[in-house]
Amino acid sequence: MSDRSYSISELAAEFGVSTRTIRFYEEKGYLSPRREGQRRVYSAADRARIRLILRGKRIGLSLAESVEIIDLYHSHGSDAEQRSLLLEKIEERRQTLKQQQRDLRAMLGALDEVEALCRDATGQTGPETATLAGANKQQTQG
Amino acid sequence: MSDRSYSISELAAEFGVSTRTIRFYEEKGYLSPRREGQRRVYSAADRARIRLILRGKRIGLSLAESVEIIDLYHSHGSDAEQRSLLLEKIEERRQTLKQQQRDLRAMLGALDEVEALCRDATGQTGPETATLAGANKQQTQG
DNA sequence: TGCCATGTTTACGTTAACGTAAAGGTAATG
DNA sequence: CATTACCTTTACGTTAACGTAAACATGGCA
Repeated sequence: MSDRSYSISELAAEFGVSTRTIRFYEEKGYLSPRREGQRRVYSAADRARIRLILRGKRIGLSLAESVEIIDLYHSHGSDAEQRSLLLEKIEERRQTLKQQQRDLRAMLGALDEVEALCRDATGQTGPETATLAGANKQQTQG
Repeated sequence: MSDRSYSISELAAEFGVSTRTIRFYEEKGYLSPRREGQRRVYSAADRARIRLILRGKRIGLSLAESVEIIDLYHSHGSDAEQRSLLLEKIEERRQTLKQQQRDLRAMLGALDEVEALCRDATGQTGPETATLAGANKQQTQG
């Protein structure tokens, strides 16, 4: 509940993005900090919103998608019709997130395997133990 | 171990992408199917590679990143220097994947919460129960 | 008072990952 | 043999998500 406020470069530094990025989000309507004179001043809520947007980015959502989900948090004040539509969207989103979890687990498992193969290769010969694929060995890739 | 082969539209249909997409991957050097006359003919290995690329896409990797990882599977034939560099890359990638897992769990948990709030709202009044953020209630977003 | 850090707006540039359209080859089929 | 279905290449267009640069404002400090 700290209601201190933040400058743009402060937030940019905190989240490891450029100030341009933060202004861009505003340009697109995803953010609207208050102004003091012409300077932008960000509240704790603005800050939380940025954090959420970036979290969305990290799992491959577009900004629009992130914001859509984030706004689900605020929309539960409407009527029953609205609400069921919302539940629908939630379910839909949940499905793709679950798929991502599966993909992630597969990737991590695969990395573990490669690592094991790597570490075990303390003098081995066996090259043809490939677990996954064997197409397209290329070397130069401009 | 089925070594049947596939046409481009066959694979496109199977994976739910356009033929342009598959040709694009080849254009970029990520794929190189054999030819029969001028037609592209895809092997089971080509098919597996496409599957992996798309899996990478689903978790937010760029094509280049996906391919880099995929090629880790094939590279474990080299010397010790190569191998340790590879392990480094694996560890790096594992970190970002783990971060994604955390982000995903957070998102899913959040969706569960919203859903519960939604379902419980069978006549409630409480609006100020917000768990996450409260900034920027906007309505039109062109 | 002059400079410097930090901010602002405006606007054009860039990259990835395809979409889309045009113009044509080829094999089977009615 | 013309049509249809599927393929090909070439090439320009598009969108998202910023990068980059120019030109200007402003508060604080030596």
